[in-house]
Order: sequence, then structure tokens, then C-alpha cells
Amino acid sequence: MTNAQIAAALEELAVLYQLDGADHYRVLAYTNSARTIKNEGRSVEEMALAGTITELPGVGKTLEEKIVALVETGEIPAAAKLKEKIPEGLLEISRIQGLGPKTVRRLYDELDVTGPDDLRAAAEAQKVRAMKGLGPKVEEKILTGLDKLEAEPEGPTRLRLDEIRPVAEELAAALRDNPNCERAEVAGSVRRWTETCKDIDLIASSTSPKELAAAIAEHELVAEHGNPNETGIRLTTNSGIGVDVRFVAPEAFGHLLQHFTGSGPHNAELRERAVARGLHVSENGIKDDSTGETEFFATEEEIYERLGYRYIVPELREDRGELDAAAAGELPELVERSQIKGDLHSHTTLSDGVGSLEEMAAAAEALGYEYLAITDHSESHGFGNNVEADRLWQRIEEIAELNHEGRGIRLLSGSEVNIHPNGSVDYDDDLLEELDWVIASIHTAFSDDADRNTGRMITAIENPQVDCIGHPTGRLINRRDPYPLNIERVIAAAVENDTMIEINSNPRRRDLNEIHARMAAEAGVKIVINTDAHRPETLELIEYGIATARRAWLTPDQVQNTRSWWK
DNA sequence: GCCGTTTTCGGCCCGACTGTTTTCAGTCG
Repeated sequence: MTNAQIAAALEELAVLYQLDGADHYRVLAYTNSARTIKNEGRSVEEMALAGTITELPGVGKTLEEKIVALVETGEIPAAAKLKEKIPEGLLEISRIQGLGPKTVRRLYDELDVTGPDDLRAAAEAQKVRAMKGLGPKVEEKILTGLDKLEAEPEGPTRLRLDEIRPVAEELAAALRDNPNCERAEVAGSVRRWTETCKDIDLIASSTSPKELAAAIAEHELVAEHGNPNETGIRLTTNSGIGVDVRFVAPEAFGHLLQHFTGSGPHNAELRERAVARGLHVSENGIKDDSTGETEFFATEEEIYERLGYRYIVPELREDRGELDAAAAGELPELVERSQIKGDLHSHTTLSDGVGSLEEMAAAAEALGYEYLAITDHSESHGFGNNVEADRLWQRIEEIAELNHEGRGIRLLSGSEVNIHPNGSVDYDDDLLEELDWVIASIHTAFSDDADRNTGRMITAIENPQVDCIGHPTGRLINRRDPYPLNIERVIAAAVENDTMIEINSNPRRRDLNEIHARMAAEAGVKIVINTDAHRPETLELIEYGIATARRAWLTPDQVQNTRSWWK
């Protein structure tokens, strides 16, 4: 059972308890443990069976018992019991925006609502507005919420960062360009460089906020907007992305920026620790119990300093140990884009790329790189993009000639070889030996069996001709789950054989992800950040791989392509 | 349900917004 599956079961149990009227903090214990498990790289199933799971923060005796039952029998007895008592449809309708567990429970108790159909009937018969504390507006919200539920049964999908980031940057730039704007910044998950984002948060200060709000509402990307006012405005873009613009006085800019950058768990933990010292943190400032005064800071740096921490960059604000590290002055010096000296995974027209050798070289040189590995697909790739051995021998010559001509960048002759189901790779050893750089990836025959996939990959890792494993889990964000893989065994094999592992920067992949990359680097795996560029301009996507590396706490010495090629 | 720089019991982050109601509960981020 995967960590994601265990986390989902605990989240479901949390909702069930909520509908059952359980204490708020008990519910919180379940949702918090679900988050911890999602953030854990090691197999939680194995930890549960080994009796070490209570090492995880927020997991005590009771949760241990429930998780062990879950991995052993496939279900949690308490959840099964609650499901007998609470109709499944109630879980569904509690996903409606603005409809919480308390109201859902009352709808069930007072109107016998057991699911979406009952609820629609009750709302249409105007029975909801007859309930105490509810009125016609709630009824309306329920009906539109039900429509949404029908249209998107899986819930709203979070957009990939590359789908949302350009919009956020353009709107922030538009705010800055307005003469009424003093300062504007992107906050929220976009600023933290998460894999996916729900919406866009923008923070701005202005001498005449209302006019600024009215101006941004007229931007060409904006389809709908709420009322412009002194505190902000809510926008929806043409592509359906929600945007929250908030205004703040310049002297308190840091507080709002910090608050809306999040993450929620980071802020909650930050505040909880502050309370122990008599300080109350909010988006409005820091209230000191000892003086009764509220302090204001213009920058986040000052806020973190006041609370006893080194400055924590947005990428680390996930409540994954950054507060302890910042308090102890032990935050890592994170890898930066400017430190990358070359890209070790790229394609040309020889396989499925759209740039020639020269075009790719020129683009890499323009980025200031010292080297670029040309790693077209191998012999068995198919799709008409396969490269026969003879052609690759020829390509080695072409690259040697280009290098001989002496340009500002060194090209490395390489290949992205397919890992076959038995773990062997394309091409004979004498050809592989002649290459500067060999990446091995799985592109076909994903098995649903973790043991088989893992064994296949470890065979490739053990192959002395293989330098690096490409996009190790094969996941496509929002589109394809990773194939089952025992990542801990892969990491151990990579350390033992001194085989590197890639963080693929393509924003659709970001593979390794930040959790696994952190675990791999801590275990001693040499990480490489590559773009897998299929056209000259996509070499720029390195910034997404850098972001994943930073979110994985990686330092430049853990990233091999911060070094010159000979090193 | 978890946990301990005051604690093995009694706390557990903070505020805005909404819709309903004359002061607040519920929901959300």
C-alpha cells in the first residue's frame, strides 16, 4: 500500500469523524497525520509493520493501531463502522464549497438528506431555507455546488505550475506597471514553486488601492471580477484560474506576503511555536503579550528574525523541518540556477527533438553552459524516432567535429537508452563505452508489480555503462501515476553502484519529486538536474528542476552538474 | 488524538468572510 493510499484512508476517516460530530482536534489529528504520511519518503507500510511508525510526528498509539490494521486487512475497522452509520453520499456533498460537516450533518438529521440527489430535491423544494440559521443564499450555493459536483466528480484539478505561473507573473507585472502601485508580489503556492497550484495570490501596496483594483479588473486576461475595494479584489481569468489580489500598507507588506505565501502547515507551526513565547503571529502583525503591543515589519526577513529564525526561503516553507533548522542556524545553502554548468539530457531531430545539433548547442551556450549532453533515444525506441547503432557511431563523429571546430560549449555524445523488461539496455558495450554519457530510462512495458519494476531498474543501475537513471518513476503530473517502484531499494542500489539519478525538470514530470530527491541525496545519491529538452527553448525549463531540488533541500555539492565536466 | 522549557491533563494558530442574525456559528485558507 502506497503512502498516498494510506493518507487518503486517513483523510476519509477524518471526514467520517467530522460528520459523526467528533471533537475538532481529534479530526485535526487525522488530517495532520495524513499530511505527514504524504510528506514521508520511506514506505509507511513497512514502518507500520516494523513498529517504527510512531517515530513520525503526530502518529501515536491509536493511529499506529489503525494504520497497521489498514495495511494488514485493507481497511480501518473504525472507518468501516462509521460507514455503516453514515451514508456515503454525505462524504460527497461535504465537498461542496461552503458546505461544512456541521451543516451536512444537520441536513441529514433534519431533512433526511443522504446524498446529492436528496439534497437537490430538498433545496429545490425550499426546505433548506426553512432550517434555523440557513436561508435562500445557502440554498442557492448548494444548487450551484451540486452542479459543479456533477461537472467535476473528481473535484477541481489543481493546475500544473507551468500552466499557472506565467499568468501570475503577467498579472503581477501589470500591477507594477500601474502608476498607483508601489509594490506587487506573487505569493501563495506559485511563489513556493509547488508542483500544482489551486489559484493565484497577489499582494500589492498602493496609495489608491480602489483604483488599482479597478484597473487590474480590466486586464485582458481577466474574464470576471468581484467588487474592487480597499482590501483587494477577486478575479477569474479567461482560463478559469481564480486570482486573489490583496492590498496592504507598505509598512506591513512583509506580514501579508508571509501569510499568503504559506504554506498553511508552515504558518500554523510557526504560530504555535510563537505562542509558547508569548507572541501571536497573524497577517496583521506580531502581538507581544508582555507589552500588549502589535509590531509591524515591512520585510519577511525581519519577521523571521523577530521570531528567532534565520530567513526561510518560500520553497522550504512546508513544515518539513525548516523551522528547527532555521532556529538552529542550520538551513542548507540551496542550489541555485546560476550554479548549473551544463545540461545532461537533451534531444535533437535525430530522434524526437525539433532542434538540430547546432541549434541545441547554440541555445545551451546562450544559457552560459560549459557543456551539453546530446542524449537522443536509442535503438528500440520506435515511433520512427529510434537511432540505430550505425547512426549513433556516426553521430559521435559529428559531435567530435563540432567540438573540434571550437565553440564556446562542449557537446557530449550520449544516449538515453531504453531499459528493457529484463533490465538490459540498448546497444553493445563497445558503443556505450565510446559515449561520454549514458542515461537509462524506462519508456515501455510499465509493470504493475513493484518488485519487477524495481528489479529491472536495479539491473540497469548495476550496469557499469549506465551513468544515470532518467525520469525514474515515469509519472506525468495530473495525467499518469508513477509506476509502482520501491524507491528505497533503487536509492540503495544507486549509492552502492555510484550511479546518478536525475531530477527531470520538465514541469509535467519533475521526477524525482522533491520528497524522493531529498531522501536520495541524504542517502548519498549523486543528483543531476536535467531538462530532457526536445527543443532549444525548453532548455530554459531547468528552473522547474532547480525548484524541485531546492524544495528537496539540495545543496550545490549534491548536484553533479554544478561541476565542470572534467570534475 | 497527540503531546510536554508550566504539563501524563488540558490544552491545541489566527483572522476574514458569509449569511444569518441582532451577536454569532460555520467555513475557509
